[in-house]
Amino acid sequence: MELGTYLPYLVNRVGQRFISDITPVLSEAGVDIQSWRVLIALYQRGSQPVGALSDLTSINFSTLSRVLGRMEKKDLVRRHRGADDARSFTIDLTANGRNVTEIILPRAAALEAKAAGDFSEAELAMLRQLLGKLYVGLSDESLNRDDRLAG
Amino acid sequence: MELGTYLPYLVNRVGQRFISDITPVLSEAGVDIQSWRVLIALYQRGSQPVGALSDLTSINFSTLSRVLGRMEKKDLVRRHRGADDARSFTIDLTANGRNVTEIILPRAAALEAKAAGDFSEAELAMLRQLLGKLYVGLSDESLNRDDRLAG
DNA sequence: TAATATTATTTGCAGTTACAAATATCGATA
DNA sequence: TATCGATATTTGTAACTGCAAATAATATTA
Repeated sequence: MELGTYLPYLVNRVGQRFISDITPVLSEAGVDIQSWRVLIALYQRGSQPVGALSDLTSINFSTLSRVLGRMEKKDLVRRHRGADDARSFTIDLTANGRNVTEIILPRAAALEAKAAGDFSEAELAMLRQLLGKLYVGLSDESLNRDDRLAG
Repeated sequence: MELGTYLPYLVNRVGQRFISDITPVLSEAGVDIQSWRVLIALYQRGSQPVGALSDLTSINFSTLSRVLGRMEKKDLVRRHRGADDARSFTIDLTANGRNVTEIILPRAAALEAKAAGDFSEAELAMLRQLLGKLYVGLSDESLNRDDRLAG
């Protein structure tokens, strides 16, 4: 096995650079990387229960719970108990959360555009498709749940 | 911007799944994910000064310093001062570190193979190439250094 | 409808992380 | 060769993380 062909290595170092690039933008806006993930997820997909948000953001349950705690304190999100099932909480973006997201979004898009600068449209599409396929192929066993699917 | 096309999102969720998959294997061997990154880097590329290791693993300087501290305690690596330049430390794998790496390696390779199971050789090659290109295109400004390259 | 199992989320805790400041060493210069 | 700035790494500190256990609410069964 060679380091330069080892997929987890190739993927994670890119991910780390994305994080390094966006971090200063986020700190200006007073949010951390995890909060940012939650913000985009809610902004794009609308209100979500905590569990769905955990799937969507790849943030561990218990971590997410605390991330939401700090986001609530900053008036970025609001939790309210599910109407039908009071075990689950639904998370909404507040007006402030939406504003903050809209402030960061263009700068995030600009960073992505810069990162993708050397790529043709076809390459970009291919990269996205391959990453999507890779994601689906990877099990989601270990992030949180004790085998929701297990038989 | 759509979540499903946002590159940092696509990349980081895959990275997170890779981490989730390998974590149980690593805990069995008593190492954490950061230590594992250091182990493969040293195993593949030989002894390295801390700075080079930071670049190679995408682990922040100060974090890496403590990661090396715990690895040293577990007799996985050894630090020794550079012969010519006593500011830098060279990090070597110990015999034990090599053994542990060789125990984990086949299982890591198996997980990667499973992840890559749905891909043709051509797709895999393409994915690696695109990830490599993406990495190079991303700045390395923010991980640690105050603009080594700045003019 | 009381007891039990199941699902959703939070909390205790021990350990990890990153920023910024400190330390250690080197190289150049007066 | 003392001093000053640059480079390599470590440490202080405050905050974040994930596992496992705890809590809260629902569903099921007797």
